[in-house]
Amino acid sequence: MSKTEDEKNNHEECQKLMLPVRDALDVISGKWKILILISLMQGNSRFREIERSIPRITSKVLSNELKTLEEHKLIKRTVYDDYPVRIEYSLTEYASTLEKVVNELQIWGINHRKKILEEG
Amino acid sequence: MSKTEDEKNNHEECQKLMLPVRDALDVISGKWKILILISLMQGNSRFREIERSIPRITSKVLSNELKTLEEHKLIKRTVYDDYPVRIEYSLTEYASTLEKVVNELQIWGINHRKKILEEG
DNA sequence: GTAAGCAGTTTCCTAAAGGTAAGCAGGATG
DNA sequence: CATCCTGCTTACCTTTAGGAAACTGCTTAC
Repeated sequence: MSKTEDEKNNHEECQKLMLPVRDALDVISGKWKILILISLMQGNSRFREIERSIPRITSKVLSNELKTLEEHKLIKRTVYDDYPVRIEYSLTEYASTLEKVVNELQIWGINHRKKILEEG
Repeated sequence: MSKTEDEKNNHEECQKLMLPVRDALDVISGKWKILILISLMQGNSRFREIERSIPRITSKVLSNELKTLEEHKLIKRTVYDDYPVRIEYSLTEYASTLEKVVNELQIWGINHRKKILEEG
């Protein structure tokens, strides 16, 4: 096999691996989305509750992020017609497929912090 | 336990989970970093080779991302004093700790794409 | 001797993400 | 009746990421 053919094959293989990662990043990238999911995983469900559980997030950002997470079918917004109306956010079943990703990210983050502190 | 106390505990627990994720995101967030790591995992090592393997990346962006990946100890830049000088990038051992994260992201991305296509 | 490859850099620009601060409608609380 | 809570929205502004294009110095291949 020629060198250029070799490179072509390599690049095709690369693409095959990169495409899904791009798809995934489209959905969960950004400073806040995963943190919001974690908050929901921890049992928070009301807007202000979630807001308070995430340091330095603002209403505006939270509101926007919740909307796009809903569009991506990761969370559900439910309006309960109690008096007064109660609004609750919850994870969908689909969101549970993300648990492994979040978990691995957490584990890696913990070790990374350890590494940084060790080295100074 | 009072309700506010309960919330306080919940928030502390949240923080404990969110902090490492933030740390991780600091290192690997952005449109290109993981793709670059994948390219290296696939055996690419020269600047132009990596550049060609990642569709639509530009020299400038690649150059910057390689620098920050090096700062974070995920890759190594080696200058071989051949004639002409050859420069190679490679993954560090530390980078291998990220493999699980990348893998889970890939798996999730594949399923997500499937889901989207099914639903239209 | 000119074109092409290597490993980038430089400058300039745009778009998107995110932050600040304030406000609003409805209900509850003292 | 004043203030606080809820679940947001609005307008504005700053910062950052990222893209386009050109260019550099060096080397090799035709």
